[in-house]
Amino acid sequence: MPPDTARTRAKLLDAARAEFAEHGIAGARVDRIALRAGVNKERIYAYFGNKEQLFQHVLSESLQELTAVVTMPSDDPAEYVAQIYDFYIARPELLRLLLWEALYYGNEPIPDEERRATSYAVKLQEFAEHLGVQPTPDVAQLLFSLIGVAAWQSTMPQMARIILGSETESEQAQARRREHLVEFTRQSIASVKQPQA
Amino acid sequence: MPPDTARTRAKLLDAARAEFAEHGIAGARVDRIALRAGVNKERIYAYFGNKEQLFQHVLSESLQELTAVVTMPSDDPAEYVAQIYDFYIARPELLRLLLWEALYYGNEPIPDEERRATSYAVKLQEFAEHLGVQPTPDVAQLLFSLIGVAAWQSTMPQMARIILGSETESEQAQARRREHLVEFTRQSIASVKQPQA
DNA sequence: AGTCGATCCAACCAAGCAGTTGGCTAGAGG
DNA sequence: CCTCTAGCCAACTGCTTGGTTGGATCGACT
Repeated sequence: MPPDTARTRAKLLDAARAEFAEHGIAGARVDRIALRAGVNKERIYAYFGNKEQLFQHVLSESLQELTAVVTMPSDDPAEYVAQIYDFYIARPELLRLLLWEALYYGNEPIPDEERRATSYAVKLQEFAEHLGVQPTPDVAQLLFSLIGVAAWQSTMPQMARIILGSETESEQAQARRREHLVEFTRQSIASVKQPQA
Repeated sequence: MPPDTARTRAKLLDAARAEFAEHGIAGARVDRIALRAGVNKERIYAYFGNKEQLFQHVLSESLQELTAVVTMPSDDPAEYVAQIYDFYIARPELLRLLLWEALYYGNEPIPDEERRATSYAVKLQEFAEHLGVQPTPDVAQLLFSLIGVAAWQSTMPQMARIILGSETESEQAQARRREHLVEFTRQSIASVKQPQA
């Protein structure tokens, strides 16, 4: 694979990520991706097969990035949740890709489900360890719910704007919300750590 | 407006709701909506203007339904959250419509934002009352987060399936998850009710 | 220099799409 | 019985779309 090939591929993937994040699978336009990338669209079919497969490539690339960036920090699961929050605020495209995927596939299994399962299993394991408990279904549900809380604001910007007030974007408001989130997380973690204390 | 008209309109709205929930705004096909409704597609343009306006009609109709069905029950905010959970499990189309809308409009204001604002304001007021506190921004954020937790499982079915295990659909698992949610909610509400007790 | 394979692209294609039009039908009012 | 109007539809239109194709370009190897 000559050097140019890798470059062209990367340009296409970048353009595709932006396009898919913005418009979803159905709304994305192959022509627009090629245009943004400055590459002929035939290359897309040569490298990735078709539009849907291109989406898969984009998503799996983005998920790797997420896994790499958002790590489980030392001893504070609440900080982990806050990191997820930060990440999705900073890079909403990634969450959007996941949402488009969720809506597109619904309850049908997604391609490459196994690999994602192991990736999440690792996170769960880490999470449980830092909590000092076994990775039981209850812990899994807790983690899942916390991810939801962290992502919800970026998932539903309209609702957030309306309920939380329109100054959602101010740094100060953002910071206060982050703090609330950390507090919220600590509180809910307590229930698993000491079930009836 | 002769009786037939109302009937035709209703049939179109029903068909459109199903189609939009499944495929979103970009993915929905006007022909398919007309076919499902058993009505000529020209009627859509006569009654609703165009595809996007039809989507607005569908959404606002569905939101009214949500507001009517999910009410604030006597004295137990946790039960309210659980009701939201139940509702979205039972009728995922509605959440899907909201998600498509969120993705479609992103940070741009949505049509008819004011009306929705007042509707949410009422809910917040009720929520604060039942908590016995003032509707401060902190309470708003709490409500918002709790809605997120309640909706997250239906928002991300792939992730739920993977993290929570594939037997997501069994009634027993569903019930246990509902219970967890109630517990989770009680726990997090405590922090607002007695800030440092 | 000449051949070969890979990268790339402009132009093309058929299908699918949102939106329109012209006319048919039936019931109300005269 | 005739006319007018509102509801409805089959057929059409013009554009956009995902996907393909034939050939041009170029570096590597002989």
